[in-house]
Amino acid sequence: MRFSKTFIKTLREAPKDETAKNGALLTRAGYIHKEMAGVYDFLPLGLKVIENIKAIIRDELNKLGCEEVLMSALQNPELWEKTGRFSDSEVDVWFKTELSAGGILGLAPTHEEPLTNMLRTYISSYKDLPLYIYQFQTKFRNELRAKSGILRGREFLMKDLYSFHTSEEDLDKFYSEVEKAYGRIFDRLGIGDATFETFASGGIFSKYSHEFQTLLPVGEDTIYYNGDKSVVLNKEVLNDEVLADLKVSRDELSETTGAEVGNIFKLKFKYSEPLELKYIDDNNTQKTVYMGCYGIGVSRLMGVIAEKFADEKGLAWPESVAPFKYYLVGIGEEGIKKAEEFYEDHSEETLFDDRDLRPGEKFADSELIGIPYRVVISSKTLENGSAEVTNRKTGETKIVKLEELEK
RNA sequence: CUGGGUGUGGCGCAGUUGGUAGCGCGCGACUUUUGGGAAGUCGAGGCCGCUGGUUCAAGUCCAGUCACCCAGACCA
Repeated sequence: MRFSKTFIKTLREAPKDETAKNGALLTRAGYIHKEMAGVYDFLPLGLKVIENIKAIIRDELNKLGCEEVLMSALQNPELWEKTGRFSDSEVDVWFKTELSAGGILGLAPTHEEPLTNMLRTYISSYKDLPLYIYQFQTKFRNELRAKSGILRGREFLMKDLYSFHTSEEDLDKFYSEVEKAYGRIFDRLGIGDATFETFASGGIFSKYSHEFQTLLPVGEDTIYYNGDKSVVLNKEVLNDEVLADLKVSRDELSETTGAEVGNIFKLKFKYSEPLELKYIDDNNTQKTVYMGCYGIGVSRLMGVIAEKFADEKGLAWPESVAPFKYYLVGIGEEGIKKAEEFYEDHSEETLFDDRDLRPGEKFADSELIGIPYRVVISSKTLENGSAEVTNRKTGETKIVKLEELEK
């Protein structure tokens, strides 16, 4: 991408209404644009980050045999009334709207009901199971208070996966496969070291659910962990019974804050029973399908990663999610000419700052935007056919032969 | 929803005791600059969140309303 051709413009100062670090930096660097409280647009750079995150998740889920779909956002109340979840007292985050022909619709805050219902058309035998179905979709939740930049929005991107099984053992088995896949996903996103599987409230059908919490000062959840972080739990389940279950004492736990980036949940019959998702087993007996659900907050992850790696100069993306690998700057007539050539060969992975600006300004923007490597080509570096490559995170600079820079 | 705060060019801000708006950044043109956010000159751009009221006169006063931020509560 050529900087001169994009409509993006960086800002020296964040808008006054962006106080959260992630929102302020992502706005200043031109990744997102705010529409209203908790509602954001993703600009070209931001969309690339989102797509990179999705690609990693997609890769890991596909390896488990999951199938991707895209379901509707508009929801039929009748369906949700079957589980009691259209009621505002039951689910208080609904956005509801009206059909001009009469009648009410909801904007989906999640998708257990429609997917479970849809599968009644396709599941009839034990031979149809198991199934693992996921999507990346915009969710709508009418939060009382949106806050923290893109960490808690009213409209946000989420990956939601649902699994369907003939037995609890099969559900358990898949659940643990997802646990491992989530670990790989967060590793690949660069936040593996700071992300912990956390015991959280499991509702009525299972004792616990698991959250994936990334340690972050602005995180909204209070979590407790033991010395080696082998036991991490959400404050909501901190009680004597749970401590006994997990074989830890209150004294050995420390408190910190985390941002929930994922949540996995054994639903069992919670939705399949009221929605009557059944199959015939090999004894010709009708049985109810076991279910699990597994979420990852995609847009929230972008905010978490942004916030996690930011420093006083700006963003500093891990290479796996960065919108580009190289931030290219040519200095002087000769340097600019050579930079043009380099860009021709590396246009996919390069943000070429070809604007008519002084180098200092480009350097500042390269740091704000947080591309992993800044490549500077000038008459000085060209003396031995090289470029100066600066690592955004470490600040280290190396002189590298142009042809050695990988795509 | 409760409490606190804020709405003035694209962004950040100032605007004294009411007299129809000003600064920095950014933007356009020209000149000089060109490895860490350059300098000069000229210039474009706002009816001051919205509605109503008081007044000869409202960005400034009053009432209402909307939006946004922070804390809390809430978070299927």
